[in-house]
Amino acid sequence: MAGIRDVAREAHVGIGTVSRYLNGSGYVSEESRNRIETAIKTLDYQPNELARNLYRNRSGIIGVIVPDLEHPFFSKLSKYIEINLYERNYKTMICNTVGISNREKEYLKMLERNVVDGIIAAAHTLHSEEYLKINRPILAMDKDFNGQIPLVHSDHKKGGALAAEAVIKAGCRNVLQFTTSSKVTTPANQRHIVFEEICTKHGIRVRTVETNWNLFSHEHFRRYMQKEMVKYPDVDGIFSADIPAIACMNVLKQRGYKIPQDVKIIGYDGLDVIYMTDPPLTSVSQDIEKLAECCVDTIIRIIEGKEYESHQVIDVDFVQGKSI
Amino acid sequence: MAGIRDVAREAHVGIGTVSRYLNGSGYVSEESRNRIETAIKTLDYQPNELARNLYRNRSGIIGVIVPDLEHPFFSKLSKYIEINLYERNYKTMICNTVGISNREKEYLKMLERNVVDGIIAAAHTLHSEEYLKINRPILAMDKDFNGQIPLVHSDHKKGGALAAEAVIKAGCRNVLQFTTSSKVTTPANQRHIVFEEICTKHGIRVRTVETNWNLFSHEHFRRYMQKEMVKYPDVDGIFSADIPAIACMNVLKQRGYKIPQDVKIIGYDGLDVIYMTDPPLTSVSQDIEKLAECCVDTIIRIIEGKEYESHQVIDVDFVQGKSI
DNA sequence: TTGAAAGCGCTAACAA
DNA sequence: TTGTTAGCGCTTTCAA
Repeated sequence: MAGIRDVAREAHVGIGTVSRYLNGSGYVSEESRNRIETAIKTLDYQPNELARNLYRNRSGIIGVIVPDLEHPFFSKLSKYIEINLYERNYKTMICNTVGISNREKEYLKMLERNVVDGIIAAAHTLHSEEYLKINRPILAMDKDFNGQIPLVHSDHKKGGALAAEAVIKAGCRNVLQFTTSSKVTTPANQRHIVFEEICTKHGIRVRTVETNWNLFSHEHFRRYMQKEMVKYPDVDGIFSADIPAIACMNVLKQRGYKIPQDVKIIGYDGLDVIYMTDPPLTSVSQDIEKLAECCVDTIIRIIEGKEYESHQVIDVDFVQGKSI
Repeated sequence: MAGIRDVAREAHVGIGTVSRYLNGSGYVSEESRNRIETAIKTLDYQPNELARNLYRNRSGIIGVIVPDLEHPFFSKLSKYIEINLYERNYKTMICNTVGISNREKEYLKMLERNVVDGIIAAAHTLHSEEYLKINRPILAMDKDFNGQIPLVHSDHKKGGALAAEAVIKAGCRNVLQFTTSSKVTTPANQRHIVFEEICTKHGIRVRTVETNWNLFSHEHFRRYMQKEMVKYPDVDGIFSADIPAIACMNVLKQRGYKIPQDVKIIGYDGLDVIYMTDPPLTSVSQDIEKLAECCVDTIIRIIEGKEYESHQVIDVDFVQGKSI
């Protein structure tokens, strides 16, 4: 591995000059410039980022913490975060917490150890305090730290309202919604609060099944729905995230229900899979690309000391399928 | 940010002693040990990995290059690669090439710049030479560099044979298979060669549609299939990767075909989505978890200078759905 | 068992 | 316009 001093020797200049050339800082004569260029080519020199990082005290890497990269929501989010970070000259380090709070904790520690310059946290099995005691760039997606950590999320209130509207229009009288644990203070739960509120106002009976989903495999959801749906043979409407909604649809169809004639289903997230089912799933779609862009822009602002919005809400959209 | 010299001062010992304590290298007296421990706690000291990396000339990061993180195959692969790397004390840097060879090239350069210690390359839009001229740890998934770069892939020959067997058993006479561009030298194409070979031997007509898929959205596949399937109204069997197979299934159903009565479909990959369709898709399943484990184990062996297998093949499995 | 010192490869300040 | 030098924060000799 050729180093900067090899280049300097080869080009018959000082290392300072090479460094200045490399970084475009300060003067380098035409003469030196040419000699350095040829030296770099002949030696196939590549600057060692490890050394640069130490001096600059930054790694140029952003950590992205997600619960499960296999879940289509998070894989799409990660994809667009990576694309946006790349365009801004940052690299992406990924962490799947897979429900293990200790992994989340260890990745937070990467911040203090200068492995990453900032973290976009979209997984939250860990206690809030662990986040709050770290005084470095962190951005939270879909988790409210009482305003103490900048927050980005979809307009889940509108999302809940859109779902309620669809259920009302479809004439449902007796609906079931599946929520994640209400113990977690995520803005994502607001959709279910708003949904219930509006439905109830319209005389629709809403029952809520609170779940504790750490696993995201279809198999898991399917088994869960198989057990759960026998308890509610009389429902005529379902509201839930896309993946469990699809599991639910399949279980219902297996049990002889017609969708949407007997039971209407509305999903949430607007993932690609909603087009693959029969009937295609109607869903409230989150704008994942925009969420990613917003997360990236904000974390970089924080890192670079620019001003930023501490609470940003991204619009959601209604995607008409045929399940409601 | 407290540094090692702060700890040394606080504990009234030399920097060397603190370092020895931190790394468990060399002697540290009980006395010093205790003083250092309290000093670390009071100062909340965290070693700066940037400095360690420079000295050790390693980053502890492995780059993972995939074409599209949003594709369920690659998101699942990435997930398990990250999990395996984490267990081996490595971190994961992700790159989506999204079909842009320049991105792939830039990530390769990270290797030479010491940003990453090794690369697991599962995307191959870039020219082979770019890979071959880099003399650092690289592992290829599903791309044959003439044996010059260690290779991991599924047993695609067996996969093709399993698919052929299913098609024969089901009594198809006239099948269509969708392949990726045959210009790319990926072992994954072997399944189609074997499939055609066996089918032909059994008197089944096989037509092959060569595609150039860089995009992976369902929408894209659906439009593609809509255009393509009108050309082959007489086929009674389809063999293709899961995602296009599902798009195909939906297009066929829309055009009034019954699956599997009129047309039988067999997918490839065994992704979670095969359980979400109606009928559930029969598929040849790749063992993604094992692929990930194998990739991780091998790249680490290469990095650490241990011996390794330069060509590893992972078994595939037949998953019976109801589409054939 | 320890502390002082050299150096990992680079950047930037400084004197020339 | 340039080369020399002093760090960046750590690890590891090496002499005490």
